[in-house]
Amino acid sequence: MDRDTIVNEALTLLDELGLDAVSTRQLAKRLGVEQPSLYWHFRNKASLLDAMAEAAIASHATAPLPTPSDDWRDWLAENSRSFRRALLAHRDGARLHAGTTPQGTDLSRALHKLQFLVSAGLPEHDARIAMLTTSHFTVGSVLEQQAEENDDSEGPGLDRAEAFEAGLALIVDGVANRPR
Amino acid sequence: MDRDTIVNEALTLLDELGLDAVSTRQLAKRLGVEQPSLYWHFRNKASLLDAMAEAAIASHATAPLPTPSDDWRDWLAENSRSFRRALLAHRDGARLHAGTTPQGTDLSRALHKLQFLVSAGLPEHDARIAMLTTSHFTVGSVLEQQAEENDDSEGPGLDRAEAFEAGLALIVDGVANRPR
DNA sequence: TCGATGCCCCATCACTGATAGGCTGCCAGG
DNA sequence: CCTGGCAGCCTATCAGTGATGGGGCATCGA
Repeated sequence: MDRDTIVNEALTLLDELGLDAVSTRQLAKRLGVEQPSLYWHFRNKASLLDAMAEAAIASHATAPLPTPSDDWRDWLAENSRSFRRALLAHRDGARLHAGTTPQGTDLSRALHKLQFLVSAGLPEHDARIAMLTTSHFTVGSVLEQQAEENDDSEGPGLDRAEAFEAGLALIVDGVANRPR
Repeated sequence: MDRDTIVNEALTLLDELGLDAVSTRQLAKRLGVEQPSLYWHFRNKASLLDAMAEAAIASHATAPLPTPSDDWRDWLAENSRSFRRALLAHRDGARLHAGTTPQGTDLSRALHKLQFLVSAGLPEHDARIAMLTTSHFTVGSVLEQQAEENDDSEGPGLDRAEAFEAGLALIVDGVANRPR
């Protein structure tokens, strides 16, 4: 039993019962192990949640980086969609992501993406704002969607996917129309 | 001791120690009362948090509604700023807001705002997307800012206010440049 | 005066994350 | 081959959490 098996089991537990029900005891029972054993592999629960969050967005964090031939508008939109898919892939994925401090390993990736946008002709300031804005919008969007999914009271019959696409298009167009 | 005094004390406790430290016992001690007494005023802790969240954004929820003479671009931006200020007014304000199910009372306000944007010439679909997008962006933005404020490890020396303004301008411009 | 009800208390529950310290089996060094 | 160390799990226990049941006191209307 290593960290990966623990994280995987924790993620299925997350999907089945939700973030609030992810307790060290429930998780240990699933793994056929006593609760304190988890503390040999993880310093505390927060670090376990960090590992879960990292694994949850792995599909996005390992996606191919943009190449100079890519159209920056298409790539910026697709990058946000990839992020959104990763957050939606697990129940309470956005809350899980929001509650953790990101590991600085993907900082080089962020720099690469920024550099790509700059090479495509965007001022560096605009490029940074574009990355931040799409990211914040995506997190906020998924957060609200999953909050609505959790409580059974029916909200407005809103097409979340369509609303996300429309909002994303708004932002991308806003970047494109920036005076340059 | 009524609900308002409880909520007020809870909010100062929130500001001093953060959301995770807001426990019913700590709160009761502050109020010079035993812990179970709180359960006469609130059904459970979630409803207390709901009341806290509602009180926290009261300044935004009671702000004057737009009048037909307002410029819709200015109003849309100022509406987002008002929301952001309310979230920033308390520690973990964004997390508090995100973790609660909104009371439907301000639905009429939302409808009024939507109607205002439509009267200003926006297609209803665009108006709704504009409200959703700015709202999601604001929540995501403040959420990340307050997450960074909570852990002492210094992040990138980023001017959050400036980044918010720039992102907001991106969205508003995106709405304005929509084909109509 | 008396009963009802608003408001609070005490006692206690199940559960949570976390720590201290002990047992066991495997694996490398003599 | 033996033997010491340590990886990996265990038991026992802690303080703190949200929540419930039932008792008591005081105030207020009939």
